[in-house]
Amino acid sequence: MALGKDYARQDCAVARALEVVGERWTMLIIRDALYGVRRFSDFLARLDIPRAVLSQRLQSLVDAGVLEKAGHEYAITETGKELWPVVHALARWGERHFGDRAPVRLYCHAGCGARLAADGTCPECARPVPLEEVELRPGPGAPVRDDPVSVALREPHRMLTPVRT
Amino acid sequence: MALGKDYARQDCAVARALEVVGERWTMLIIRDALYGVRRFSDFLARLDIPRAVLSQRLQSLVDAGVLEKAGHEYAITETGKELWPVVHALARWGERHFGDRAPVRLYCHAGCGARLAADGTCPECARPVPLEEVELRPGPGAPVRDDPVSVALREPHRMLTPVRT
DNA sequence: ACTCCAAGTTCATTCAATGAACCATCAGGC
DNA sequence: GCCTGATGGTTCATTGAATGAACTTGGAGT
Repeated sequence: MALGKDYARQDCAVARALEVVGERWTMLIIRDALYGVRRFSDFLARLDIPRAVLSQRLQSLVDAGVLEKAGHEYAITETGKELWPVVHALARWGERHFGDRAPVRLYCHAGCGARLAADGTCPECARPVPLEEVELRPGPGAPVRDDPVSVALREPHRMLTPVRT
Repeated sequence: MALGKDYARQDCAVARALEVVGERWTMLIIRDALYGVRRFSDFLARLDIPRAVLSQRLQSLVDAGVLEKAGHEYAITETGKELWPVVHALARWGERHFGDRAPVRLYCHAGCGARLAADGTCPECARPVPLEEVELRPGPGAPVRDDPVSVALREPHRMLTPVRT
C-alpha cells in the first residue's frame, strides 16, 4: 500500500490512529469538519483536492465513525471531535516552528476572548476549553485564499457551527 | 506530489505542520525517536519500512530540524520533542476508539508511577509532566513484535534515553 | 418532462512506495 | 597489508495510489 493505512505489523495505538487519519489530506478534512465545513463542494473548494480522493477519504472517515453522513452533509461525530487536541497541537507546533509570517488563524475562548494556550486551556479562565466554546478568528497574517468557504471563515466563527456559503 | 509534503495552497499552520510530519511513516519515526531509538538499523527493525523510504524520511526530518544527525545516530531536537503532545494525543485517541485489545504501552509519570491523563498531566501530581519524566511501560495487551528494539522496550524505559540493543 | 446543479465515478497519466539487490565505509582479526 | 562482517546507505524495476479532466448520476425546482 503506497501511502496508505496499512501499518499492520505495528503494535501501537499511534499506528492504529494513523491508519484512520494518517493518509494524505485526511487531517485537513478533519480540520475543516471541526470548523463546520459539511458539504462535498465546500471541502473541494477549500482543499484543492481531486474529487476522487475527497470522495474516498470521506467514505473512509464515515466507515471509521469519524464523520456521519446525512443527506449530502458530512458532520463530525463525537469520535471526530476528540481529534481536536491533535489538530490544535499540530497547529501550534506548525505555527511556532514553521510559521514564516504571523498566524493566519487564532483559536480563542468564546467566553472571554482570550487566545487558547498551547495545551488547549484558556489562560484567563485557567481551565480547559471545550470544543464548543472555541471560536475561530482571523489572525494578523492575512490569508490569501478566496474560495467562498475561506471567505466566510474570515469572520469570527464558532467551532462546529455549519459554515454558510 | 502523490502523498507528499505539498499542501502549497493551504494557508494554515496545520498544513504547514503536515508538510513536515504528515507523510507516511514520518510520525512513527518520530514516535520511536521520542522513545530513544537512534540508529538506522533500529528504526528499520521496528518499522518494517523500506530502507530507501527510511533514508529519505530521516533526511527530511534532519533538514526540517526535527532530528539531528551525529555520526551514525539520529537524535531528536527540541523542535522534535515538542511533537510529544501530538503523538500522545494520537495514541490516546487511537487507543480509545480503535484499541481492540488492552493498551500495548502505557505512558506513566516516572516520579509517582501514575498513568498520564489524556491531556498529558499526571492525575496524582495534578500538573503537566515534562517529557523527560515520562516513562514507557508495557501494557496488559502483550505486544507481538520480536525485533531487538521492541524487546528492549518491554522493560520500563525513560523517554528520550537511548534504547540499547 | 426539462433544466440545473451538487455529488460522485471513470480513466489515462504521473509519481511515490516497495522490496530486492547492490555498493560504501569502517573495525577487527590475521 | 588484506580479508570479513556489520552498518548504513543507494539503485532500480515494479506496483499502486494521487492527480485532474471528462463524464455520469440523482435530486430539486418549474
